[in-house]
Amino acid sequence: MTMSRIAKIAGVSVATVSRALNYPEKVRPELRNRILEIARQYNYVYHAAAADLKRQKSNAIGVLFPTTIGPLFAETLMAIQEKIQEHHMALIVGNTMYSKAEEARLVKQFQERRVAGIIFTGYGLGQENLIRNLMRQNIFCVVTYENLEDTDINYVGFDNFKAAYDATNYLISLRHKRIGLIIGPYRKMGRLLKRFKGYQQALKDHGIQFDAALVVSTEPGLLEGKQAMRQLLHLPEPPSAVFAVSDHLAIGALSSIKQAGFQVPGDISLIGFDGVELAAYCDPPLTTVRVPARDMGRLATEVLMKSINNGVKRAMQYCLDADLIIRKSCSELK
Amino acid sequence: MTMSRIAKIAGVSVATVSRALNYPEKVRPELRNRILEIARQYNYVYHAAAADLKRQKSNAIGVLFPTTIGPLFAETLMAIQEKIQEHHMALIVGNTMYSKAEEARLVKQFQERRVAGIIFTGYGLGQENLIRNLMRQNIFCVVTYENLEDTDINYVGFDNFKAAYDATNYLISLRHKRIGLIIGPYRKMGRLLKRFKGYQQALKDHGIQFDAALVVSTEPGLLEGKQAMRQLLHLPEPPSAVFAVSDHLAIGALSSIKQAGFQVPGDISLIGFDGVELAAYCDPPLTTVRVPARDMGRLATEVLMKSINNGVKRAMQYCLDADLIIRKSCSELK
DNA sequence: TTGTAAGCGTTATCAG
DNA sequence: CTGATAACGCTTACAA
Repeated sequence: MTMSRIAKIAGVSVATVSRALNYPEKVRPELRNRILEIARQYNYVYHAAAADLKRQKSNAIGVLFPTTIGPLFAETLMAIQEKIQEHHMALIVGNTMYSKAEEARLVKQFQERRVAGIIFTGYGLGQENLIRNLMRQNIFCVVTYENLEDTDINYVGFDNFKAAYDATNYLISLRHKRIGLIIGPYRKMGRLLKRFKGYQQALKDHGIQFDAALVVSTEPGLLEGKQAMRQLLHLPEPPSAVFAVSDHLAIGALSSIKQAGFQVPGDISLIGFDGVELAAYCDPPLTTVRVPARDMGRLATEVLMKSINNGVKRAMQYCLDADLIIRKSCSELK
Repeated sequence: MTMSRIAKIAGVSVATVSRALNYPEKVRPELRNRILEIARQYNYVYHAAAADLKRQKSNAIGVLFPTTIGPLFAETLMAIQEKIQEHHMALIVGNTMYSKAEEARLVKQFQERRVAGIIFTGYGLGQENLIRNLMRQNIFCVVTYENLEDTDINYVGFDNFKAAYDATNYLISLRHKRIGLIIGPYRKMGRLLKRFKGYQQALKDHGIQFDAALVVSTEPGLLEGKQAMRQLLHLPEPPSAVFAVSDHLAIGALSSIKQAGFQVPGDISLIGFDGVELAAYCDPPLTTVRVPARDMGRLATEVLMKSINNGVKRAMQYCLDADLIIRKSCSELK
């Protein structure tokens, strides 16, 4: 069933049918209802591709994630979804699996579908140019989880440096001096690099010598956290506190510590990062840094919608707060 | 940039450009390369909507989830993604938030985009007719996480009844008789209902009287698991073992048990459901039922692709295994 | 191997 | 308030 068939049945023109469907107020109520009724009867389904073609844009927006496994990104995705559905738009997602090639493929797919905008989540290093290119093609972009230096790109992030600084600082305030760091592949990811630097800076500001042996960089994941912790435990002089830069890593580390027969926080203090709900249910409940995953998703979507509706304006940039949530996995060094 | 502009520049017809892009072998190599080169130079981007319109179908497929929060669905989604990307198709996702209205909206959106197929994940009760309708409109469907009675609908599920039966049975084999059940809203969800029945049947088969006081139905979630367990703990005669029908529920329950000063499995045996990686990192590591989340995603996508490519055939139905993973959270009743 | 030409179902402009 | 009509960018018989 198409508009023109409906038009024929109703004895009106396609234009009128289109209007009845899209701008109800532009059609005489009686006629409008008759058209709508016929559409319903014949199970008419709007053909989005045809409209997109004519209008030269779609109402779909694309979202790029490294992966949606892991509660953080998943929460952000849900928030995006909700907002997008409010705006009656469609969502195309892609998981890049942290691969540049995959990302390129997905961006191309988005372009082919003429998405109105793209949200980059958990964005890699050095893709500003990709984004500028997209913007030049009238595809609006927002990046989340990062706060960029660039002043021309929309972002909704949080201060990764400060968040890591605060966490490390907290450990230091508890008199810890040998503080281990378990972190993802920070050389490849801007936000991880910033966290790494936050850790270093906190050490420096308190006159603690940075010790490369205390940092282990690994893939994210429970098992990896466990292995990393084991490595730390086997050091000649193991740390008295560990900052695991994701709750998953921390949970893995926790199991490793327990398995080795140590207590948390009695023997080793442990702090996570992300603030997933689960952290509160660990034994002991995990002190962590709460990343505003949901808020970022919401805000990023709003920013995107505004860009789309207002056309090119100057970039909107938001840096949200990431708060330290103190629970029971850290204690003062005796 | 469009095909016809490229055609003009290359001094050929649109048809040739289209062929050069879509069926490279149908164009003389030299000419093809010239066209491709021009396309690249001018940054040509294929217009998927136009093609969809002409072809009367799109290469997008839709996936419906209740929510992607929670590692299980997220894993299935990732598996689907991977497969879909292999087939160079696009993925449109929707979270129904367990709402019929949202689901209807999303299905409509999928139809408007003329998706080639839809994967229903974590499907609610009584939607067979919705699916049959879709099938009548040439939209192929697969449902996952369920094994349907209907013989005309594709599904890739696992035996929810048997999985729950086995878990309960295991507890019984450990001499438990008062076995609590913490379960989601099973009255609304087919697969939960089946698990509930599996639990009941196992009891019955061993001559254990079903006691409604021992089952608490709740929303899924950590907090809910905790509260449900508290409720069970306050029973005049609390259970000696608890079957929590999701690992999240189980982890919540675990924290509740510990908080009340009891030991797992010493005082209370606990078994989860889902088999998320995390369960292995609990203290104690959680015995659970492993749901083949990833395999279901993969297979469901393959089934869908086959349906799409082969046109209407008879339904493909797969029932995968859900295995009991025995770890340390259950012990024999003393 | 390549070209011609007719649409696909909408939207939007312009006229009535 | 309504109608006629020309695109939008692509695919695909069919013809050359």
